Amino acid sequence: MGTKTYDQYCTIATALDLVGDRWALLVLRELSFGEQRFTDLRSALPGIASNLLTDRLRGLQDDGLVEQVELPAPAARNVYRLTAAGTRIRPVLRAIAQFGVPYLPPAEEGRVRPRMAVYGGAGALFDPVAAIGVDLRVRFLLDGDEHWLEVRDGKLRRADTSLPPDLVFTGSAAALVDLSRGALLEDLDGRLRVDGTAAALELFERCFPAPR
Amino acid sequence: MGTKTYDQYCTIATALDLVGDRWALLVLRELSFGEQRFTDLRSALPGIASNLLTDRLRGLQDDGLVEQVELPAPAARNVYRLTAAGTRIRPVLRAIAQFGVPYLPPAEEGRVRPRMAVYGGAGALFDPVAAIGVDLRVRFLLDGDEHWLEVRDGKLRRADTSLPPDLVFTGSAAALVDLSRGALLEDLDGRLRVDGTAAALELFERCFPAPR
DNA sequence: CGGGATCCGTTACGATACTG
DNA sequence: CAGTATCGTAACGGATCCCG
Repeated sequence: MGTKTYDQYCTIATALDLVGDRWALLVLRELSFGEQRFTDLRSALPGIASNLLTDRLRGLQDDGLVEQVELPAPAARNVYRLTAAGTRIRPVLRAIAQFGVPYLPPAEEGRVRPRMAVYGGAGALFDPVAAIGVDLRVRFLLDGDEHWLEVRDGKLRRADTSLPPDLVFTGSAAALVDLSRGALLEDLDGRLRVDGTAAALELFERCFPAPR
Repeated sequence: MGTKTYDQYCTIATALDLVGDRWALLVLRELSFGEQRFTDLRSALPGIASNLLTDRLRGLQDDGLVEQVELPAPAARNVYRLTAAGTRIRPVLRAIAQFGVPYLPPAEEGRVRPRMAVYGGAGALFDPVAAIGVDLRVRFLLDGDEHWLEVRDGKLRRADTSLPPDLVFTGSAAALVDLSRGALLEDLDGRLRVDGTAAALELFERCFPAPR
């Protein structure tokens, strides 16, 4: 940790010694989407100073959560990615995102990144208990971006895209955020279209329960 | 938030604007155990400056996560406690604690607070999926302190202590931490005794799976 | 242009002292 | 007991510069 340790014998304090620094969890959020270059991270984290990004990446590397990989000759670029230990931060990110959903201001059309809407919005609402025995593949087509979620074995993952989806959401990322914040599909004025059986939609609403 | 907002349309960034400040999550951890006086918080958070504790409490109050209650005449003292919105931080605390368990240094006898061992150690390992249909009441007697956990309706709560427990752990808090970190009961050299049926112990190990 | 390192003003934090 | 006030220090934020 850059800043001082809490120096307290507590799992939470110890964890925060690793990931409690400013920007650290947002760096991990970005890396949880896959490997990223320094510049990718920088542009995904507007406002972070480059030296601070360096500091955080070093710290996370020292703690074994992140590793730097040098891609071979033709690419010849460095990328950062989560280590196996680093992927254990995912449940933390999901819990934090779920906590944050009600505090997100209303979505403005065009100013919502599709990835955020899928993973930080709908995906964060995932309820592992409701998902038991559920088998569901969802495709999102938001503002031209494509993302997939898959529920299987009680777990949430990014789906492999070779199989047909049970449900397809097509429309704007902002509309998906509104849905995740508790809006009703019929109130979205067609900003989001859903294709799939009524049963599949019901499963979705059960596995990703919106607040209220 | 005391420090600058991340100013990013993201559930995680928004949540961290509320609880991402240094000490904030540890303050919430303390309040998640029940209402606390200013001095209680101070002594539970060694190293925090009093003005900083004031700042954090104000910020959390402004965000509606914490409220200050003035107890009536005979007591005549102020206490802080979580609001209903504030209790939504619990899953975050549990996820962070679970992440931190493997990083906790080996427990030193006598230097582990029983409360931490129960809620930050064993309790943090709670698996809501494994807990479905389970009905289990556990009593901990650690270094003279008493705590209860109850699994019911797939949820984890602090048990009401009027009913008999299914399982009783008696011994040192350090031993319970070792158990949570993956040690085997038989390797604890009697520092922790378990009373209860084999079936109850098996349920416990299923609902609170230790790493590895 | 990607991938940083350096510099410097500003802010938040940490420690201690003090007050109702 | 429950904070407020003060002040030195460390971390952060923004810009610029450097190197392959």
